[in-house]
Amino acid sequence: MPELAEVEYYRKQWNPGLSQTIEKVHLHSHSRVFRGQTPSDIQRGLQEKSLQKSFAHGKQMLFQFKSCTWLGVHLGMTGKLFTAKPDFIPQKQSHLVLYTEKNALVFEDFRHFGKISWEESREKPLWWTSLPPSILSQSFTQEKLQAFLKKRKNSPIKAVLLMQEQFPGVGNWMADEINWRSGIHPTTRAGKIPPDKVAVLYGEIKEVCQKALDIVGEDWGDFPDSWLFNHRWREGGICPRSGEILTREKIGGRTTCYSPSVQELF
DNA sequence: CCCCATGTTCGACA
DNA sequence: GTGTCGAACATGGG
Repeated sequence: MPELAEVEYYRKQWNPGLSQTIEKVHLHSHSRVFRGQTPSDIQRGLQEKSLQKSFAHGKQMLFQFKSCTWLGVHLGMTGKLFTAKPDFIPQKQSHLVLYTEKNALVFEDFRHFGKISWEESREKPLWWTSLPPSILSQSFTQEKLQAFLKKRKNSPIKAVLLMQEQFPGVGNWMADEINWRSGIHPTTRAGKIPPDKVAVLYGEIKEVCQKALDIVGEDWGDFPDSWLFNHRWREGGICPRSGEILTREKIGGRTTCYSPSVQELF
């Protein structure tokens, strides 16, 4: 379930390895997650390096090793990170395992949509520094949102919220949560949302990101039942606002859950 | 066999 | 060139 907050949670799962030296690197050398990079280069490149720090930005993660070594991780659809005991035996889906004296830092992904990238450089990699500004940063303004909705005026708002170039970290469930709270029907064309609703939308985008980070990013806590999140996953779920049955259908290429009586189509 | 899955990318088309 | 949409990617579950 790796969206913004889950990614932040997974980032921290390698914290037990901070300040420790990588003694051995296991990887599946033909795995798609390395995307054309040479696995043996990555293996050699991480050997004897010490994990210094990690960062999360949207759905991307960056791990910094001493010295001048960077490891990018994207979890795709089914990726996860965790720390295991040093005698951990890699499974079929364990594409990368970094062994220290005390731990095994594991990346697993059974569908192979995730991505690992390795780089040696003094500064952070270019792909990292050129990521779009965070939704929670000051440069994510209502004016920027308005301009983007205009640029994508003919796309359904559901599809627009999934665009990482503007909303880094927003994924399928967050987009539904945002539209539901904003009272906007997910098929509404982005350009048709009236200005007062854009203001509401802006507030809810930030609110959902912040709250999700507070609750899941910390320790994978549970959302309150007042969130759509707890009701959206199965057919027949009940909208906590209207008490009516939620609708589930494919919009913008993705399964979308919404509540027709509280979400207006503009 | 069918359809589904919390993501991204690429090709076709207007 | 730009914007939009659907298929493809790889795997497992129902």
